[in-house]
Amino acid sequence: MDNVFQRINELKGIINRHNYLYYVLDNPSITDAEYDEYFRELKALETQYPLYATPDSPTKRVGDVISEKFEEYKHTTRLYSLDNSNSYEDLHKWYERVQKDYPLKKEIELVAELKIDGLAIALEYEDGVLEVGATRGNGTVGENITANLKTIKSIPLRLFDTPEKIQNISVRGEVFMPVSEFERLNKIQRENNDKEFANPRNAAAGSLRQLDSSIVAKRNLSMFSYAGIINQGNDVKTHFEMLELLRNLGFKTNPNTKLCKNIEEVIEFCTEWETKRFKLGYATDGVVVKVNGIKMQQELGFTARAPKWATAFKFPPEEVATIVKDIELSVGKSGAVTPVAILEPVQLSGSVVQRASLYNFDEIKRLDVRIGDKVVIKKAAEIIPKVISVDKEARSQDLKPFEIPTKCPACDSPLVSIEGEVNLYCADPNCVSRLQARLEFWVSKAGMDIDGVGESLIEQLIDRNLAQAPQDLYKLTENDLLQLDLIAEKAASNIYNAIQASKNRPLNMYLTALGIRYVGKETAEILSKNFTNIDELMQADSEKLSSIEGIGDKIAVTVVEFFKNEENKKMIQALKDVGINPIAENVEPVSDKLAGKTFVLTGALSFNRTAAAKRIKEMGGSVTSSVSKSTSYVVVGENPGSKLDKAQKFGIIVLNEQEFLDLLDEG
DNA sequence: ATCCCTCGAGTTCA
DNA sequence: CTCGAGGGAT
Repeated sequence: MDNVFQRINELKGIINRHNYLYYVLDNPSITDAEYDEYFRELKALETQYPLYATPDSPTKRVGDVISEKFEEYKHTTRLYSLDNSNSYEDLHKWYERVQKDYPLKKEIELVAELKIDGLAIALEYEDGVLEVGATRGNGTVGENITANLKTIKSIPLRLFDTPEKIQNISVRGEVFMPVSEFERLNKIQRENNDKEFANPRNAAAGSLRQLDSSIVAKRNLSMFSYAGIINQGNDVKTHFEMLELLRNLGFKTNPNTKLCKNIEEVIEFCTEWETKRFKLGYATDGVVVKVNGIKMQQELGFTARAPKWATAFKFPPEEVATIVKDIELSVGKSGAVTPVAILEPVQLSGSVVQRASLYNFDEIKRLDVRIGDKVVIKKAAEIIPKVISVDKEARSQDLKPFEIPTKCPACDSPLVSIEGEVNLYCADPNCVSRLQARLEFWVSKAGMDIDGVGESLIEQLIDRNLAQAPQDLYKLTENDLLQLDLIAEKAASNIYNAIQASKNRPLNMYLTALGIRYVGKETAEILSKNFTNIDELMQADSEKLSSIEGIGDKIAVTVVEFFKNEENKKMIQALKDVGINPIAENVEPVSDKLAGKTFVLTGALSFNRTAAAKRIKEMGGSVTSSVSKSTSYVVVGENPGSKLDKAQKFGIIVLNEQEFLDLLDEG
């Protein structure tokens, strides 16, 4: 028996060593066949003597765990996010802030490392063995995905023995999918008629979320480690030394890391990698800059959401050139006609872009975009594609200026312009496109919030003459729904129930859903605070309406006109006939703790936004969508966008989730 | 008349 | 997210 034990340990050692050479150092020393032979022998022995099959054995990497779901995992130390620097100027400012704390130092040593576009992971080692691996989650609580992480061969299951004898450590790293692996995976997805992944990051995220770890094992993910936290005494004095320690423990760290004397050297590094990064076999989206000295890091400390001793420089947004194949016109619920550029599909900042709004015809004129033009596009805040310029030199002679349409693309009715407005409108209130948009808005979250009904279902309902107006939705039977494409029994009954349930929505949602011009979510809420039901509102004249704070002449007149219109009156009666006659349900303030305070919520929050907004209102505060000087607090979740930048610019109080919850609790 | 803050409407893609 | 437009303060 002892011989078996010895051989098992020997094999584990051999396999771990070759794993390390192959996956961490990219420098294999034996053939795959030889490796497989060792692996098979170990597996066979472990099957025969299960007592010797320990959790740190390399055979455990193949992934044989199938979970129901992932358990929550509370991190031992919080994973902070990083403040962003979007320009070299921002980097200088950050450096100056750090320098201010050290007036005696001329220069402060920094470490610049590539920011890998993957998923942040926390690993816990006890007595040298990987015990837990978890996703970042909201930084405090993540998901325990240990079984999946064990399949990643650049993550050691057992730490190497080091002179420092460090065997208890928390390690942070970024799990990513190499581009070659991403392409291989998508090829397989294509062949199996499965959905392809948009980018390596999504593929890595999708892989780590697999409940069957044997699937993860086949995905060949990798990880760069970038931080280690040791509680017991140690003499690691700098971040750079910590990276070296991580390597000595068997972790893979990114080789493109530079120790810099000052911020200028960091900027050099950023400039160098802005173009070189595309030659790497993995995706990067910036450079992380850290103060090197660990004692200095501790002295500098943290703001609410991020360390003061680090910042993430983001590479400037990608811009690409493409061809305008066509300019389509869409008609919204108000009848406004919006031109949309149909583009030759191009990869841009992590997704394939094929459309971009041109906003209105003035914009087309300003840019002088023509069908066939070569244009440069970028993503506004990494999300919405936008045409920024037209390459007029590349334009061939025969391209004609885009002609402003005179007829509605959907129903051929004449287009009219409204005095003082930029938009053109379809003159026919019953235009099919408008009807489609109106019904889509009715079922949307802002409207009556009907789950399971969307664009394609509404299109079918209109096509088959099953619905021309909102009230028709409520007359649909489960049988009607079963006639439609892609709707089976279960779905039909869910949709039927969702529609029926929406009959009891409060007045503000109903008023929003009606789609009265200028009356959106906010204005509807103001109205529902002043009128208890629709009849009361219909009796109000424009003087009465415009006397309400937040309602001016224009809105007042539009509302009165809407309710004077015969068709609208019929619709409201018809809705009453199917049982919809909402009453105002207003959030009554339970305290005035937040009276006069305005909040902006941004980023991905771990709690429900609607519920948070309700709580704020209950306490007398209000929630708005954009940051201005008059905003009191900006509540920041994960991956905040430009709103955080704006808040910092205006010097507005930024709260993280916890501080926000504390503030609510005080009331 | 003009500025600033909000809101509404339309849009993209995973 | 962006743009245009309404509301209210100045």
